[in-house]
Amino acid sequence: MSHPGVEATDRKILALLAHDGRMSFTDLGKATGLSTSAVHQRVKRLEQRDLIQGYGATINHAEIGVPLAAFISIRPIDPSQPDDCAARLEHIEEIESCWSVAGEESYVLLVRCTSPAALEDLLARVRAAANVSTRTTIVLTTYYENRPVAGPAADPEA
Amino acid sequence: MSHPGVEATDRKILALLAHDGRMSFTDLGKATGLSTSAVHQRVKRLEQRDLIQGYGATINHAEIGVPLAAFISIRPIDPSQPDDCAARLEHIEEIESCWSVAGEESYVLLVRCTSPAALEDLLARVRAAANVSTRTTIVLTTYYENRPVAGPAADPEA
DNA sequence: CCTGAAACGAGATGGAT
DNA sequence: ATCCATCTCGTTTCAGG
Repeated sequence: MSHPGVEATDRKILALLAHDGRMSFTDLGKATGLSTSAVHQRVKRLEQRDLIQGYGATINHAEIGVPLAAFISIRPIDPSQPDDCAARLEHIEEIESCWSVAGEESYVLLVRCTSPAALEDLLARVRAAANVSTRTTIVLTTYYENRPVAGPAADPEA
Repeated sequence: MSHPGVEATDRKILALLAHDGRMSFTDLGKATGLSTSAVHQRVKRLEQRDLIQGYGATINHAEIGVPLAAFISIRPIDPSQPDDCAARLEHIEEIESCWSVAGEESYVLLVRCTSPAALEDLLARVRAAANVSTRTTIVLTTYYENRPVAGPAADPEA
């Protein structure tokens, strides 16, 4: 089997909502061949099961005054300290995403700010908050972001 | 000034929608102290101006069968070739985001797939499609992703 | 650019197949 | 689990300030 409890129709609904989070149940019904209330129930169920974690608007960062994006890769200065970087950095609002990774560094952050000067200030705050050294990679062009990625093809007997 | 043509009320609407893209105009009105139709107009305007670029559902990737996320940093093998990686990679569905960056590598991709074996296959396809060498950083834990990042504080005289 | 009312369409629920 | 009928509530448009 493909994946426990997620069959073809649900996958289709997920794909449609990933692409347009405001799509109406009526339209979802037309697209899936189900009635409005059938999709309604399925969507509510997907939300309850946490397969849909939320809905968001995609904002044009450049136009609202945060044109500068960067990756900050970090490694602890003192390896004997507890590795709780994510918690220590959570309050910093410029951090959009936080991942721990396998590789030369322990964490990668994606941050957004207004200017190089703001980035410099942000880096200082990151280093101070988590006691880490940083390596910064500035984003030049965002070709695309958060493109919906489909799961594996549904299988017949699901 | 803060930013041309984006004042306090619009910023608040953007923040609310970034956090909940399905919020109703009625509720947006209550939250901003405007009438339903006033927020309606403003949101439509924000969409037209491309400050709102779309709406999407946040999907639980682990649960739909793509538990493995990774960054692929790439550099061209032949620097004399045209630098059109983004276009050459666009058809690969596992790529969720594609940025060009300043630093040792030219591009960073965020990809999602089902398994290490699928990642290996994906890497081969990336290398073949764009004629590049790759460095892969596997994500261990996603602490958070796509947290709404606010723009600069609105200023008084906007 | 805002409000308020009026018409329309979609969301939500319960009962039946 | 889906469908249908129903009621409710949100959306959309428009006239007017």
